Amino acid sequence: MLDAAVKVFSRRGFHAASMDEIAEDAGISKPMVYAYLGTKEELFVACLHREGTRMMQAIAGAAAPDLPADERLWRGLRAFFGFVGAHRDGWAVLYRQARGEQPFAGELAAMRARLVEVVAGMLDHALRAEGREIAAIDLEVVAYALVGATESLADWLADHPDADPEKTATRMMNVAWLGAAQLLHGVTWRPPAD
Amino acid sequence: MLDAAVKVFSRRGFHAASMDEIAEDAGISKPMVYAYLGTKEELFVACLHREGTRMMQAIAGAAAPDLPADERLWRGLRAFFGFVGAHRDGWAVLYRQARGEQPFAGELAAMRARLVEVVAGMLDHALRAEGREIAAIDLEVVAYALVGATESLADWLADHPDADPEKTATRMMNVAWLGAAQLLHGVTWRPPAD
DNA sequence: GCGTAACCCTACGCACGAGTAGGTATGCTC
DNA sequence: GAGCATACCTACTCGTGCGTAGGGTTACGC
Repeated sequence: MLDAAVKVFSRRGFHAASMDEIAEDAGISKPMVYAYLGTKEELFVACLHREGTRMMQAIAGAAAPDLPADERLWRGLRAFFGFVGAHRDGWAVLYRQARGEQPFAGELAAMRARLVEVVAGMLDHALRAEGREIAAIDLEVVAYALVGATESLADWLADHPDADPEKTATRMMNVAWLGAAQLLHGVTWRPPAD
Repeated sequence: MLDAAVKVFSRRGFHAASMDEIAEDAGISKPMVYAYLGTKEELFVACLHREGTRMMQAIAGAAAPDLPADERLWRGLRAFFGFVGAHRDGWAVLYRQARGEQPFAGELAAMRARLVEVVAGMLDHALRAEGREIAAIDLEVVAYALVGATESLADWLADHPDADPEKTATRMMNVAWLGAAQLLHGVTWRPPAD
């Protein structure tokens, strides 16, 4: 039943999706939807949570914490793009939807924050292994940028049904890791003095 | 008047924003809003266009095409983050809003596509200058990732009112340019053979 | 066969908000 | 000052869609 909801929400968007359509798509009648899953908002949150936990599990399952940073990043990315490739509906639209709608944006922000934290932790770990350290805020921002780039490619992937998730992950590594690795080795860029 | 609309749309989201509230906020009555700017959709598109062109102009004005790639990127980023910092309302929410709502997503996608094209063109130019070449699709994807990372940091900036746009731009350069520069010099990352 | 209980439906109430009709004030022309 | 136009408002209509009330159907116990 959640599947039907995800499908309709993804096609129409939260507001444009009518409970009638969801019910019809699920093959039951509207009062049943209310009986099982409560109001429209609750239904949407349920979808969000399910897709979110699925995704986080896919990533967490792939990126074991005892691997070296590049390996973790690679596996995490591969799992992530694999997930998005397999759940284009779920991702593409729940995600795009949830960003805009006030009540859900917070929910989503929390999820993303966990992801950012994981990435930041990974970078920090790698840094310490090199005997180096940078400000926590910088770390957070870098992690944010990486997560953002990844999400952006996920969008691209969702819009290009023929694209290969694996290949997309590789491309992402090419941008992310080469950049991050430089930082880890202490190479930084400074603004010109103009 | 558009200012009021942007403010309300940004605070409430497209659907939750009522024309009454916009009118009240603008200090006029609803029929006036309809007289001047047409329906709600048209109003939103007008907001989107204005903010969009303003942003593109800010960027285009800063990143002259005859500069070297890193300089262009830096100036473009600085202009972009400066713009977002100064128009937090406009950016943060019009952008977040427009992604989700079906009728506007296309509009926004087109804008972003122009940006991606510019970035890709820049990378391509830099590559050719080095006597190198990579597949157009790869270029596009890399550009996409860079744009995505930048947007993500813009979101971060919009949510952190105390953060400094200039500094954010510098951080972005640290991730983006160091990564992109590697690619330009022919360094690539390859997946392990597992 | 009749009570009853679980299950699901059709059909409605109701609120909310986009868009409009028709009226009022202010200023301008002759 | 009468006629007219411009600028604006209040107060309405009407569609839409969430959430629910109340009724029908099947299965089982007695």
